[in-house]
Amino acid sequence: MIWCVEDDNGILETELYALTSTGFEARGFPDGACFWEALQVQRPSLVLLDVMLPGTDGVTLLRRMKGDPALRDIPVIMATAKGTEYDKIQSLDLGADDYLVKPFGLMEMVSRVRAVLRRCTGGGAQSVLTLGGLTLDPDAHTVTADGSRLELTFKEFELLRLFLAHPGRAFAREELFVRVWGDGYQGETRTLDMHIRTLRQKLGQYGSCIETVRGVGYRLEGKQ
Amino acid sequence: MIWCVEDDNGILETELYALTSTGFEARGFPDGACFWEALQVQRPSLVLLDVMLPGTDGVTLLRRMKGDPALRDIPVIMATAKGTEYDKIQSLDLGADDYLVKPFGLMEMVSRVRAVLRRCTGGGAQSVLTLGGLTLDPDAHTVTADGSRLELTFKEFELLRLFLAHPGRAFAREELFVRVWGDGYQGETRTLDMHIRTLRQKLGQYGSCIETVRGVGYRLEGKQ
DNA sequence: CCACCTTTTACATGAATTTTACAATTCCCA
DNA sequence: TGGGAATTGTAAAATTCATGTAAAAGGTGG
Repeated sequence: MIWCVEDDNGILETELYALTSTGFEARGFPDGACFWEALQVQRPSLVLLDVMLPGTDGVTLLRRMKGDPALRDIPVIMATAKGTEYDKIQSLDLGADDYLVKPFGLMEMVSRVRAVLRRCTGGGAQSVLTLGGLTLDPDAHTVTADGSRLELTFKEFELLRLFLAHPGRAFAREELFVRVWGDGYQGETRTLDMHIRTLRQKLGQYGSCIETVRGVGYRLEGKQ
Repeated sequence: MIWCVEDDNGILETELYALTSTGFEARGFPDGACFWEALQVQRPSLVLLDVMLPGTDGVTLLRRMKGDPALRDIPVIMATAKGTEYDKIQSLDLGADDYLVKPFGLMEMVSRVRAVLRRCTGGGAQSVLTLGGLTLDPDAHTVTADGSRLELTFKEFELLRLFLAHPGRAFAREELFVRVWGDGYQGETRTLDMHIRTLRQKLGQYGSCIETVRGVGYRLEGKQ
């Protein structure tokens, strides 16, 4: 469970969206007060903490967390628009595990969350994704079909990871570009189709699980 | 997190550099006052404490720490230029875990830090890591392939230690930098590739166990 | 000052990705 | 139902990019 503390509601929604859609559970807080309150009854596995907050600021919250033995070992990633060297040093000195400078890309944010979780929770903590005889291991970065290893390229792997994280859900082409490529819609080109094609081929009998949703995008069929 | 208390800024920087570059988190303090203040909100896993300090001296700080039940079990290494037998005896009597005489080599310092941490956290010796005919002994700092000793450099050793500790897992380049170099992303340079290359060469037949995960980083293949 | 470890620089290589062009399919409406 | 438009599939070519490699430069410790 990832907790995001961020006063800008638009940014908060975006963060939560990015996290939930990549397989994390996530919960948002608009200010330090309600975050701190929730912290008394529940323990997140990581906190994404904005420095600039109404009321109690992020650095103060971080200091409080690191001063509390019960909360000290919860990993924290600080986020700020300021990006001054001082903030960074101060936060890292106080025990933050990483630091993001706004505006940050969602892909970067998610991968840093992954990295910090890996570092802190003693190693591979990501869950293996499966569908029928298909298995995707995010830690080992491997895919197997009925036990035999498949050699996927980076984009193919990311596409499959996304599909397997949400079986049955249809992803718009635009959305796939945002999620896998990190940037917006790539003009009129067959790039995406190309990767879907090679992915289908490499998946063999499971290739047909990736269905075309005409006019929309693609979907991984849930049953097998 | 290692804390260094040292009034000479040049020495302090050097110590911090040596520690961070070998994978430790480190933070420095120029005098006893700010060190003591920080100690009220955060707990280091080890303190490297200079005896000669402006204001409160190191031996007094050590006595205070050992007198506080909340701080008593934090390991302390004392450092001094004096090197008199009296200081040494006094510090060890007061509960210091080790003692360094200036000028000390950085490698010696780091290895003593490691040794004390090993002794204090968890106590016993570290376990030997193996994969097939490969053997890495963290305590002896040796590597053997099919019984014959390999001469690895520091970075090579740290890389191999990380791989052997998590066989099969893919490490992102960024992560390898954080965990072996101690700092974040190293610009566009071939440093990491270089060390992987020499490591592969020295590992001989086992060199091919280190697989390239294109677009991600490297992975030690688990089976042999 | 020497030896060795590490990093940098420059370039080679080959894989991954994207583009281009065209074929095939689906959909819509006459 | 059939033809045209829109959409997607396919194949090869082109390009981009990540990694491998080698030699040289830079540092560090003895």
